[in-house]
Amino acid sequence: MLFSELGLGSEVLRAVEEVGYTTPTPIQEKAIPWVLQGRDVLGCAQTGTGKTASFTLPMIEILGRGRAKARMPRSLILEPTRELAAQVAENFELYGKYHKLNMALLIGGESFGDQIKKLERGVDVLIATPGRMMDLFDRGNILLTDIKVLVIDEADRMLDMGFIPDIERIVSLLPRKRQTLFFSATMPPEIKRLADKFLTTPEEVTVSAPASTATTVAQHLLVVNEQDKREALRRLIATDDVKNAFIFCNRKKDIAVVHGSLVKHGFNAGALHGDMVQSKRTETLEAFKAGSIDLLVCSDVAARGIDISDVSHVFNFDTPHHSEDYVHRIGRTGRAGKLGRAFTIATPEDGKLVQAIEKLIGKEIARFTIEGIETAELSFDADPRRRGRGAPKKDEPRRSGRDRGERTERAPRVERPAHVHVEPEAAEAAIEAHQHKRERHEPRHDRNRDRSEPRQDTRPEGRGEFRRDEHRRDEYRRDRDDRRDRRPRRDEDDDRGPPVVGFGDDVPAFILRAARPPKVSAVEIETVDGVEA
DNA sequence: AAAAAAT
Repeated sequence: MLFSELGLGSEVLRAVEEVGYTTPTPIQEKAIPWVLQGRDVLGCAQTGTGKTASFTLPMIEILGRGRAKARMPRSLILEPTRELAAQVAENFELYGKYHKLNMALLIGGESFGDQIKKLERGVDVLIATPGRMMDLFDRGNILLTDIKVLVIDEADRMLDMGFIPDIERIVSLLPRKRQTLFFSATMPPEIKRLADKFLTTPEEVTVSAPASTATTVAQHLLVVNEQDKREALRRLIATDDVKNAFIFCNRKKDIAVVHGSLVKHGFNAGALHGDMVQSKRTETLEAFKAGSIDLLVCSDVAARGIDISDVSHVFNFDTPHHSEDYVHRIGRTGRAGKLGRAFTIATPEDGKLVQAIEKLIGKEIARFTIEGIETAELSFDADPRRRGRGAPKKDEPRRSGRDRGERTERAPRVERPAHVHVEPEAAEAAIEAHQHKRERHEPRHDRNRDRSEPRQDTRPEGRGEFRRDEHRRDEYRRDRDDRRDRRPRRDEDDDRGPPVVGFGDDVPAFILRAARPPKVSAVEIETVDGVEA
């Protein structure tokens, strides 16, 4: 099957061809003809299946005929996150190259002025997150009476995020006579009910998960104690052949800590979460895409749908609380037929979470160990939250630390699969190669230094005053993050770290990331290359 | 338990 057989016009086909595609993905093949016929479509598909193009291509075709009037958009696409909305907008730009379609991206965190200006000029395609869309509607900047096509994307995630009331309200404002395309990765009853409500005699299009992750992503699990997590992460990044990676944390405050720690240790890392100013979010994601940042420490804002084709690794610094999130997170690697690798770092109290994940993916995640870092055992207490920093339940005596320890010991033991030992020399070579690669990121003037001499780091380890500075920096960070957490609403997160004295406002970037990754002796990894494909 | 989204 070729794109040219789907009924798309020559301009769209030319744009698709120029991007380099000739054959549609299954969902594109099934959905595009229905959309072109004006039918409603209920699509059960995840991101990574080519879902976006399955609606953008035929929409460009449909909207190509006709013109938009001021403030009366002709189509509306709703997305759960700003990044996804921006990604869909990019898709329209890419494939709508030979059409004169006006498009507006309505997302929060950006100025109203530009968005309103665009609406005034008349837009064919409106791509929005629900909050900003409703805001603009309530201000009278949008008339929804001319909407011909509605797309609800990632409906199950909209449900998770509590957007459904907004969506219902928005849909109630649209004309009854319209074409609706509804996409969801899963179809829980609540979603099914919505689909029935919004769609008229839809064509159902279902595609299986994108190569069901297991085929292209090798998965590993490391169980360590809380205090060893950061070192474990650094060792992993330095030892495995990491080109670039998403590093997922469960909490925003931990993102700051992990990001700060990586930067301090000389890694080229950026941070992304929903409380950062939008400009920073966009900038960081672009830098990661472009390769000027290797490591992206992020929250689940980036777990779903973010499509960067060439990511070598995903690290779960924290085990995700929802097992579906695990699948989405690791799905950021191993895309477009490439191989990827996912490492999850768990602590003993994550036992239940690991169990839930393994149940969902239908297999055990291969355990591995890192030499020199103590491997812990998963615990399967009834309520792991009570054991950690969580408060004890009402009407229950506070447990002492010793009590908690005993409970851990009584937990069932897990069988660990056999390990394959990686020879220290091999590990050394891998680290050497990794550090070599990093050197390409060095600023120009630094490249010509004499390599026969050991490098004089800008902030050498072990020099008292620098040590103190680093401690102060950590303290500063923790303090700053605490202050932020107490604020009712964060509006800025520039992650600049503490001021570096002596450079005024212009601290050279290399000062902030001059240190090299640590030397690692050896790492034991479970069948790294032979992991089941 | 937390993250996402409007200010």
